[in-house]
Formats: sequence, structure tokens, C-alpha cells
Amino acid sequence: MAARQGDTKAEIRQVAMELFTQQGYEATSLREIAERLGVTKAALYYHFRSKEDIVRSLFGDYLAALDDLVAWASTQAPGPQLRTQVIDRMLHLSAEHGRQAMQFALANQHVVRELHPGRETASELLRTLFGAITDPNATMQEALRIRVALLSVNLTMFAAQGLDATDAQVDAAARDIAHLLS
Amino acid sequence: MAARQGDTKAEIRQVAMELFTQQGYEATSLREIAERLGVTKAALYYHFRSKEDIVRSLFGDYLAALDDLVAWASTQAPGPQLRTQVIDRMLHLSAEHGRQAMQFALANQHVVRELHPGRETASELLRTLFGAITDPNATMQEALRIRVALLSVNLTMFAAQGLDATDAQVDAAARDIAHLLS
DNA sequence: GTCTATACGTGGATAGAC
DNA sequence: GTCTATCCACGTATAGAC
Repeated sequence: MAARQGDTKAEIRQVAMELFTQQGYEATSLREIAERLGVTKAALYYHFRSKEDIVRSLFGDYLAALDDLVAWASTQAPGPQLRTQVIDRMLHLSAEHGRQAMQFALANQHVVRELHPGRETASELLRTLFGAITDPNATMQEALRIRVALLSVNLTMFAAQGLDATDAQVDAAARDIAHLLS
Repeated sequence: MAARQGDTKAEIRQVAMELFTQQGYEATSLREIAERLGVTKAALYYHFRSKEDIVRSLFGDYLAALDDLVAWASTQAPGPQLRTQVIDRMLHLSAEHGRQAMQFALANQHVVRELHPGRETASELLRTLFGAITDPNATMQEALRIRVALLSVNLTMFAAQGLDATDAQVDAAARDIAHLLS
């Protein structure tokens, strides 16, 4: 209890991230988060304005960075080079925001979707990104493989759960796999 | 409304599958399902005993089949052959239960987890499966790639959303990708 | 900065009429 | 087979005291 002055907000974020990832966003109540921390629901409202505010504070940065990536890719000419660059940037994002963020995003797609106010939904975003890196004349097989290559970055982070590996090792493996597919 | 005798149950299942996949299980209320069908909540309770009962009727078969696969794989010796066989069986499962089931499972992992009464959780199940097909002496990189190969089957189904492709084409692409990685 | 108390809506679920 | 009416628990959120 010595460590409960000023960092309460950080603790809330940490517990919320954990529970949201394990059980899902809707399945996790504020009461649950509060109990786990030994505080009351009302205490949470001192630090955050709403439940959505918590999740937003958890992923706002990542989503914004993803937006930027998509916007940038849309201005480039499709082709193998762009593919490589986009994959590298995805890896960079994953490394920067941590595996847990990826796992949350995968487990709470519909929540992430709602967090995009007035913007594209997550699937539209993905579709835009796919379009940007895929040659218009590509066959269906090629297009599909490129999509899987891109998604494999996050999938690898997910698959690494419980595996005895450093972040750097996982990053390297993700890069190998994505490039193998693209 | 002529088509509202006897197939109501089927309609409920269909709408539920759709909404659960799009919005998530908890985020979808029974009221929402009922309204969409033009009936009342109480009507749903005539056909199903609970909300969980609906989702169970949607995925019980798939989960049972997955259980069988894991149990079988555990009795086999790990190696390249087993890997190929497991991947083929996964493809078979996906084909049999449809892409939408895969999408639901991916979007509602924590719900699927709860549906396993007295059994392993979904992640334990996956871990068991991974263990069965991975050589104990494999490097971390190899182990990770095998995991991703297995998961890529479902991922490919997911990635095929909105793509103009037949089920057979997607299956074939999934097989290629999984084998490329394994 | 954290609490008690409470309001309010909604969700799942049941009883009983038609 | 579907409806109305209703119950109860829970979830988010607020007001105001300490």
C-alpha cells in the first residue's frame, strides 16, 4: 500500500489492460477493476471520465499511429517495395506498443472499431491498407497472401504467448514470417 | 412473414451468428436479436433456454470436433507428417463449419473459452496442440513458425472477407499458406 | 484522493395469458 | 408459438461527504 500515491492511474490502466485482454471489454466491469485494486468504483471516476475513456487512454496512441501509416501508404505506389516498408512499419508499431496491445486489439476488434470517432472502421482501415499495397492486376491468390502477410505480424505476437522468447526474438521471427509470405 | 413457422429457431441462430460476429457476444443483447426478427425477447426463450444456449448451439459442434482433433494429435508422434495431417484436418474443420464460425471464434475468444465446461480453455487447448506437433528439440523460431502456420488457417479465412473468392479458392489458398509456413 | 450512497437504465430471465 | 408484464441483478455514472 506504500505504492498508492500518484500512480493509482497507472495501476488502473494496467489492471484494465489485463482484464480487457483476458475477458473482453464488455465482460469486464468497473466494479471488477476497482475490487482488484482494492478501491471503489467511484475512485475510478476520479481518474477517468468513463469506461471508454480508460480504453481510449490505452489505445489512442496506437490507433493514431495506425491511421498515419494507412494515410501514408495511400499516397505511395503499390508494389513489392511498399509492401516491405509497410510490414516494417507494422513491426515497428507492434514493438513500440507491446504485444499486449496487439492481443487486446485482436480480442476486442469491435471495441477498437467504436473507438474511431468519425473515421474509418478498423476493417475499412485494413481494406484501405490492403488496397494500397496490392497491385491492381494481382490475382486473388496473391492478394490474399499479401493480406495474410500483413496480418501475420500481429498473429505472430499472439502466437508467442507462453513461449520463452525475448521481444527481440519475436520481432525477428515476425519479420521473417511476414517477408516469407509477401 | 409466410416463412415464420418452424424455421424461427433457424432464423434466431442466423441473426445471432451475424450480430455476435459483428459486435461481439456481450455487446449484443437478446432484445436486439428479437427486434431484428420482429419478435419479442420472450419468444427467444421458447426456442432456447438462455443466451449461452444460443451460442452453444452455434459452436458446440465445432468445439467438440476441435477437442477430438487435439486428443488425437496428442497420441501421435510429433514431426512433419503430423503437422501436415493436423493442418489438413484444421482446413477440413474450417470448410465444414464455414468461415463465419472462424470469424466469430476469433472475435469472441473469451466467450469460446467459457463454453468449455470442465475442459481445457481455448488457449490451453491450443498449447496442447502446439506441443503435440512440435519436436521437443525444435528451436524457438521453428516452434513459433509452426504455431503461426496452424493459426494461419483461420487467419486466411478472416483475411478473405470482402474478397471476391469462392470457398474452394480460399481453402486452397489457406492450404498453400499453411504449408509454406510449416 | 477516496469513500458512501444512490440514481437510472438495461440486460437476462420467468410467469402466465392468448 | 408468441405476447404482456414483471422481476431482479448488475452496470455505468453522479452527488456530496470526509
